[in-house]
Amino acid sequence: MNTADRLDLLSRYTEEVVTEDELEALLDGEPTAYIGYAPTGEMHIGHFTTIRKLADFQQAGVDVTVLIADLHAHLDSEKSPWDLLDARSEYYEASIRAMLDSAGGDPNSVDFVRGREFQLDEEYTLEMYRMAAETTLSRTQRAASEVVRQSDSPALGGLIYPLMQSLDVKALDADIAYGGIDQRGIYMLGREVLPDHGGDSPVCLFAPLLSGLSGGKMSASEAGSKINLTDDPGQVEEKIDGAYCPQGEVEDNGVLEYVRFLVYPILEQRGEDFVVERPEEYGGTLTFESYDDLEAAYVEGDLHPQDLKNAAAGYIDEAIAPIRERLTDRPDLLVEAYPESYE
RNA sequence: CCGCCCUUAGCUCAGACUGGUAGAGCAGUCGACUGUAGAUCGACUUGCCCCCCGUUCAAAUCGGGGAGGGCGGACCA
Repeated sequence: MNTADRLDLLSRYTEEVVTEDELEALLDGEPTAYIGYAPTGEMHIGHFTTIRKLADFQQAGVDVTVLIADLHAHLDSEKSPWDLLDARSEYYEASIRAMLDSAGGDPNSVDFVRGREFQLDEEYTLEMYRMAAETTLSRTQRAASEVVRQSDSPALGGLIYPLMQSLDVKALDADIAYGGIDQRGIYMLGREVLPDHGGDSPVCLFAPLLSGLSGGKMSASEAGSKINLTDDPGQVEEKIDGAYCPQGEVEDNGVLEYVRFLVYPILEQRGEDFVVERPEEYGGTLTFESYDDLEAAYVEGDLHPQDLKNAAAGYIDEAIAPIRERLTDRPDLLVEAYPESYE
């Protein structure tokens, strides 16, 4: 694969690349990338879109490390209780492996790392204290504001959070940091301070944050606004059917976004088209080779929201089915990670 | 270490002074209208009122103790 193709593969479906030139320069060597997930709430389809992209990294010949940021999960407002960090980390890793597999990637060539495996090393810790001394409160707050839960009485942990995340880049020896666009503030801090702490500024790739099914950005606390990995076909259909989906509008349209960022990449990899089976009375079956064609038809009113939903639900269910199976094969994972919800 | 304030529905809070076992907004659920959803209209659900003890016929409400959280002070010879 030539550099132009690799560049295209790496930057597709991203919200922003910081910076394109730096990314291109990296491709002269053998760059490595990492993405971190704090094992907090149950994984859902929103995570799937970023994990799906890891397959692109692999295809472009970039080694991928997935950080299961266990300490971060507690540092951010104790989103995960201290005692459940191990169980949730295990559940996250198993889910991520299953998702990557389902998305056409190779989970076995991903390096999975837990935060506490290296975040307690002396060198890391010393560097963190030094960074704490040299970074102002307001700078740190600004960096974390989109990621860490905001409160009138913020805990110190939420400020340590972005400092550690910056150091993770260096500790994991990653050239590329990948994450949602909400992570931008933290990585911009990292790019700024890392050179003063023995590291290099990472090239950053940011994924768009997808809309929730009820409109507005996806919220982890709104059960109905997202599809869980363990939802059965009936639940997937029900949630998609109830989704906010204004006719002819692309903005804030969660269904369209899932088709674009999750379904299409998988279909492209398999060389298949998106097929909408539509009753004859409304015009019969439609086939879309590319997302752009589909979106154009939708905007023109040639594709009705109900027909889009029916087709999307089928494809989304197909994507999560293998994950659902793997998780139901290991019921202990969920029971131990979320004892309040299961058992 | 000391002082003051807070804790009520999933969320934000009212109700406490003047005891009679709870309310609003938002969220949610269900209908109507649309070939989806939303919007709109109509209906509806939800509570160890932080815990314990006491006073009382009766405690979210009064008294005592405790827990959790917040703010401030003291120390700066």
